[in-house]
Amino acid sequence: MRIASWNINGIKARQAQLEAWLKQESPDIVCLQEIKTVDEGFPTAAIEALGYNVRTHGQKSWNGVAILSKLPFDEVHRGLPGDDTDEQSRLIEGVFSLAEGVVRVCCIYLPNGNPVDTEKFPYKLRWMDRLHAFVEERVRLEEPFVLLGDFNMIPAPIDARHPENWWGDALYRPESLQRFRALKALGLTDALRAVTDEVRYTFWDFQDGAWRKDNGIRIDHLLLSPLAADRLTDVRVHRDVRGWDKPSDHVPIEGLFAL
DNA sequence: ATGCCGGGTACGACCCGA
Repeated sequence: MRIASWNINGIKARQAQLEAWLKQESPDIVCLQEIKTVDEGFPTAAIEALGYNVRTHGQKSWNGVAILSKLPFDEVHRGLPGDDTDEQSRLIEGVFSLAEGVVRVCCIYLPNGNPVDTEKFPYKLRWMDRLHAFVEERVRLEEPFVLLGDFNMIPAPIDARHPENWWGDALYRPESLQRFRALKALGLTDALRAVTDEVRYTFWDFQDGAWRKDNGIRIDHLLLSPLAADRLTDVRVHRDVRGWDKPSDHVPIEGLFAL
């Protein structure tokens, strides 16, 4: 089973690239972030024609997440619990039946948090606190659970070409990193780091020739519960997609599982 | 070092992302 994540930075601008990538790779489940449209604006019929079931949690202009799956959805959950006033669409979860049980897949677009001297940073921290409580419940279920998406989080110096330039940024500063470590300490494994110690970036800025200079960061992640980590066989970062025509600034990352 | 790029909204220019 192949489970992927991709921040596509606008489905309207990226539909052709998404369809090309689905045809090329044919992953079983694909989590999308930043669809930047309401549910009605998502090209559901076109994606269904490629053999996927589609569930969206959209929003006008910004944010928005979706899950595409070759397997039927047993359950779908939209939104992160813990704040009824939060109107940003940043989490969607699906549950799927397998021959030997279930797999629970939770797609997130964690707030960026910059600039840190605005309300955006405390929103990021509160969102991470709510995510912690949510994941605590999920871990207690003792299922194969995959939490994946755009975490807007640089876990360690190796995960940035120029870490010194990022220190203090909302993606790489103590308050954010402490919460990311606490999340993993609930028993989740960073899938990429379970298979390699090498540099793997998932994002290159559009500006200043970041892709040409390989000035990247690793901020898209798969975190695995013990039963999911036990079945992990490989992680692939689809770096070449950043070189396509009209690319997103993020590339797809996928976990391969013996499930 | 921040908005140089790129998308969304809407059609001029601003908001947003990382």
